Amino acid sequence: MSKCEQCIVRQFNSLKALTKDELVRISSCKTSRIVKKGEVLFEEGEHINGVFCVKDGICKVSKMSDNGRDQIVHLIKKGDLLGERSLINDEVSNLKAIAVNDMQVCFIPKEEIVRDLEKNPKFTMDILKNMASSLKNADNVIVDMAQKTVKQRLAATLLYLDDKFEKDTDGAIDVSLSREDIANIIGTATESAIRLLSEFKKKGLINLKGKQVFILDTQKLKDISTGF
Amino acid sequence: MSKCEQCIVRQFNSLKALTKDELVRISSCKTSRIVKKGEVLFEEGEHINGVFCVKDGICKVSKMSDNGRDQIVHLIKKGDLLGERSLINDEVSNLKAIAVNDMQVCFIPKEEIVRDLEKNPKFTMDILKNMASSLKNADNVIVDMAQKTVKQRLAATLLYLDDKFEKDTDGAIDVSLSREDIANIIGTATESAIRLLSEFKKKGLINLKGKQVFILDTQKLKDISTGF
DNA sequence: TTAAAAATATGATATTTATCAGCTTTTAGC
DNA sequence: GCTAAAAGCTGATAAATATCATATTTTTAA
Repeated sequence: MSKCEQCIVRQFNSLKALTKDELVRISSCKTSRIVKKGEVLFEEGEHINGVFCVKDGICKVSKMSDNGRDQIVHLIKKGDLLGERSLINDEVSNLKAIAVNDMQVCFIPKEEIVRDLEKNPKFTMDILKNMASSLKNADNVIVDMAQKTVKQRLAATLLYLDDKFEKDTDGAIDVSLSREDIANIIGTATESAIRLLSEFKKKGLINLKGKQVFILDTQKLKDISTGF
Repeated sequence: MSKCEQCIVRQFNSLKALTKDELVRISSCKTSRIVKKGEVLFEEGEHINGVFCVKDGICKVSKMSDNGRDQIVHLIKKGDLLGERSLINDEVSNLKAIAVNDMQVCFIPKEEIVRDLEKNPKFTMDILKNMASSLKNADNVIVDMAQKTVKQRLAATLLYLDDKFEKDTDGAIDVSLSREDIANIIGTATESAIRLLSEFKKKGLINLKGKQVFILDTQKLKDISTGF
């Protein structure tokens, strides 16, 4: 099994704040796992009992709303940690995580993370900073959800995806979301998302080939998303 | 000036994790302030440079959306801290805070809080736990904003207010929000909020006397908010 | 390879919500 | 107490969005 202290991925998350010794210890008790596209990492209400470090792949993190529709609240990619919040609160997960494509993840048991939280203030502080940043971001999403139209939210989401993910060899955003996934990010009916995507395509703002999405006019999308 | 180590209010927030000595030190450098109804505690983009501890009163924390409407993302009351996030991120505030009624707040300069964060792991951990809890809550709000109708959100908001705030001597929720404020919490037009409030009143779910809101049928409101 | 299932697409319609206009009531300042 | 301004209210209408229906395309699995 690969060693955490040699893993590049940890540079992208709070594990970078751990010392060599701590990494060696974590490395020895972590487990690695392949998660196939569509497989569930964890369910709402499940005790996660640890933290996932994503070595490769993408997953969607969602919550079922009262009306029975899934709302995607995060997209997690290579280098991201997953599950810190439930761990810190000592609660079952509020959210469900499903792989969007094949993933490679490492799982670090709770006790190991807790030990580092207690012993390494730098690590704790880094987690805290990340959480503060996530919280700021969440506030912004709340404002967008509350105040923007579906069209504005779609434009904003396309820009977000364009910014967050790499391009594939064709130049499309390298995350293969279904139309339903996209609708579940912006919080609308699948048909509405499809309709607006077609409209954007017709206007030359994007191009669509199956699940591939190509951003053609960033500025115009920005204008739409800000209501200009 | 009153002393932090004798202040009951700190029991309700992370300051409870500080030692007596730390409290005495904080007490000696904090400033107290009366903030009148309608006054601004801080603006979007302002360097807060510290943390507010609310001794009394309520304030609304909002963000201006691109389309020019204010979205209220938090209501802060007696015992709450305000401004930790900007402090931890070392960023200007993302949000604006305005007093809903007359407030009494203490202001603790940034350096003092940072010193405690560095020296007192219990304090840091308590802040971290609070932040994790806020983040979970924010995710839930995102789902509600994205998936619930305005009517569902109004019902949920009324229940939230009923839960969070005390009752006044008449039995109304003890926070005096304008119709516009309520609309800015649920993210809708003021007229829509007014219309739905009237509808709820007509149906006997609530009663309204000026800004006073009386919850009459909690169960029915719960049913509405969950789409039952 | 092919049939069945799932995803995508589009039109028609219903529902929800925003906007605009005008009116009444309440509040704040003199 | 009076007056202007703000807040609250209601109706009419327009715009946004959801829902339902159905057709087409793509994917999956036997």
